[in-house]
Amino acid sequence: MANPLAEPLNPLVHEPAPLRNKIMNSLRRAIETGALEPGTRLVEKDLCERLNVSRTSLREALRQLQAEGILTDLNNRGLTVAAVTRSDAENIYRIRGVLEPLIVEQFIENAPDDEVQALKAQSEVLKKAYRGSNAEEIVAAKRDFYDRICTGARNPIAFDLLKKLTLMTSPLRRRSVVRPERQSQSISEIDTIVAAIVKRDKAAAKAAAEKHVANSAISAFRTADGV
Amino acid sequence: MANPLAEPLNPLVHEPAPLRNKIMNSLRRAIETGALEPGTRLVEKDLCERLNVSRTSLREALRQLQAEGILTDLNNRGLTVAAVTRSDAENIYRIRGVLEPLIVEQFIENAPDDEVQALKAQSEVLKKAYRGSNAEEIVAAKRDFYDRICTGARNPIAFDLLKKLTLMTSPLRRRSVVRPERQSQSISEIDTIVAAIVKRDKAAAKAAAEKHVANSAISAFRTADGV
DNA sequence: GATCACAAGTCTGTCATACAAACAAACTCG
DNA sequence: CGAGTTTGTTTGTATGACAGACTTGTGATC
Repeated sequence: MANPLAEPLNPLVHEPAPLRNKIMNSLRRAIETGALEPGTRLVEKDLCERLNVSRTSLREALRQLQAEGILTDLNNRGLTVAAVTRSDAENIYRIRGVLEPLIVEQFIENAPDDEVQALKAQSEVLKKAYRGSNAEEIVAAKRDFYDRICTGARNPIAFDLLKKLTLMTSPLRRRSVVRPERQSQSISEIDTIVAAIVKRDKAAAKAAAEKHVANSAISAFRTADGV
Repeated sequence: MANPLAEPLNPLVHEPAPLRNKIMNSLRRAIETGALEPGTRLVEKDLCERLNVSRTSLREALRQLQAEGILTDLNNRGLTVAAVTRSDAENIYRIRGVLEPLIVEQFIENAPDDEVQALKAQSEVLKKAYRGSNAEEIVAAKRDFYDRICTGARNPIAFDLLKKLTLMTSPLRRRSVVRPERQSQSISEIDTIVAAIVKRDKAAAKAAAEKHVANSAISAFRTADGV
């Protein structure tokens, strides 16, 4: 490196990204994408070999994921990918149903106009993704949209919680996004939220956000129930 | 618990309580009580000696506490007890302001009558504690009260989140509980919540819970601001 | 005397290894 | 066929080692 022209004026934090973080990201991703299905037992030696890391580092990463709730502890028999029960999922959607309106409210309180405009622009991107393209792009655009709202809300703690909660239900959600009738519904819901945000109408935005979560839940459960 | 005799026949799970869990509890307690103040650097070798454990186990416990957010990571310089900023604390209270009403709502939905009665009884204990006794007992009674509501709500995930959030602000709260004017206020707020729960009046209970959180926040910040 | 450079010490990040205890599966013997 | 025993696997814990990052103290230079 040491070439100042490569990265013009970045912070250059020299982030070494400890190995355990890479491990965590790798496992998280695997769970998110379904490569590791709920219930899968995580055997340390296997993972060490597959990831080519030492048991020490692996175990530290596992402890961290365990604390995040996406891995559960069989009594003395190691860890498995958390299998979210129906009741758990319902509870998670209940929580999101109050957290996301809060985030939206705080976005309206704290985000300057240019962020509002950027959000609106991103919502257009998301809409296009919903219409035209594959699941990958939808997920990416949706994540970006969420990120904007959450960072604009200036509540990193709630952001963090939401990320963990949505990750927990990723097995459910992975299936429900692709349902076409949900897509058009989702588009209009997001439009409603954004419109309310642009007007800085807290009550309307919160109501729309809550409804959006509720409908996501319905759709996810309908998919899960095999309808 | 309707039948006190049901207790003696517990599963007796023979919980070995891995060392790292004991370490976590010990550290959590130390943070909760203020023995470890925010900003304190946690040096692994020191802690190993003080707790008489190996670095391996200690580090796993630290990773878990880090994931819970009560320890923060200085870039390459180890961990410190998280110093909750003013803004963080405000955000935490905002989150609690939506989570606790949710819990109360779910308690009303899911708790059978005997749990409602038990909750009411515990609220009396709490009131007595507020009036008569030392801070220790108040905290214990309050924790018990909270536990009953949260378990009655059948939402262990929200329970977990709340525990972590309140732990994060424990430095603030440790001071504000003892303020006498807050005590009488708190008593009447809890009375209101319990009364609404007994009537199974969701709207009233949620409003009371939200107000309770808001007032706790005000009191905590007033204390923190040195008024 | 101030500053810069370098050296020593400290602490974390990572690894390899080892062994006890818990558990599961296979196996043996009645 | 069934009960107890053996064996292998996996986690829990400890120890020792070493590289790299950061801190601090020291000395050389101007």
